[in-house]
Amino acid sequence: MERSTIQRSAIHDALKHAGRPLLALEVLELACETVPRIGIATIYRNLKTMVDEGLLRQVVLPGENPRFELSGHGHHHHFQCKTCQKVFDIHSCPTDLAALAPKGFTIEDHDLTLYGRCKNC
Amino acid sequence: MERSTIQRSAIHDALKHAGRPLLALEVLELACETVPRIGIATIYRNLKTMVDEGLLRQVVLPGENPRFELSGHGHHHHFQCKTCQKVFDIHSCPTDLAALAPKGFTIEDHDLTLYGRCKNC
DNA sequence: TGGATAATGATAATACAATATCATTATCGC
DNA sequence: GCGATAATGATATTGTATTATCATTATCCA
Repeated sequence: MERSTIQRSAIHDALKHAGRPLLALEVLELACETVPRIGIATIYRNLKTMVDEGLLRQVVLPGENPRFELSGHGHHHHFQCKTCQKVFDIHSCPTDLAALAPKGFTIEDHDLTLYGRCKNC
Repeated sequence: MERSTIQRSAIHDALKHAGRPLLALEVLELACETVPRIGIATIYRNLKTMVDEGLLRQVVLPGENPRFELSGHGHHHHFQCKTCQKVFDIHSCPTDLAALAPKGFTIEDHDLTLYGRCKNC
């Protein structure tokens, strides 16, 4: 992945314009609008490369396939709409989570997923 | 699943004694101590039945296979040790999560996973 | 206790996301 | 523009958790 291709930039654009984490198949769908003949292997190949390069970040929610988002948004969490299943960023974060640790346990990190209804549903 | 078998109670006992959510393979391992010839199909069959009956609850952490725990512990969250990968219950819960919702979004539920080092690691 | 049949155990089959293959196409330094 | 070769697209293959199959075994009620 050293050459710049329209497929690669279509993938990047799809994620940029969506502004929310997308599944590989959602990326395929959006990228198809720019490159109709793009194949699913190209999607997976480029997503993997872009994650390795640090350009993308993988977002994994419980029981869901990985989603991908542009990195550089800092620490944040996610919201999944129970109606449309879409995932959105949440840029605030609860405090005092370290206090939840039982005696003898050390908390280094956390993952929070909120569920509910999004603005459009 | 209407008859009571030693396999079924071995599975129940494994979860009870572990006191933490177990993967199907962890249940197999523990149940083997009571019923050495127990098969993996029996584990899956019984876990599924017991979840349907409401006896067990499925615990799904991001990127992990489903774990199982006895139900009836009320609302709680989970902690995963980064060293031994074991999952433990956390019986406290952060408040004010509803306040994290962006305008137009409604929060109905949440999932919190804490990561760190457990007492034994 | 015996018999109907539910449950088990060994293993084959399934489901499905992700990766590998490979002929073809596109990129880019010269 | 040309040529070396990276990248693509179509599709086959893989990996792995879970489920189905089916002969055998165990349960439990009359």
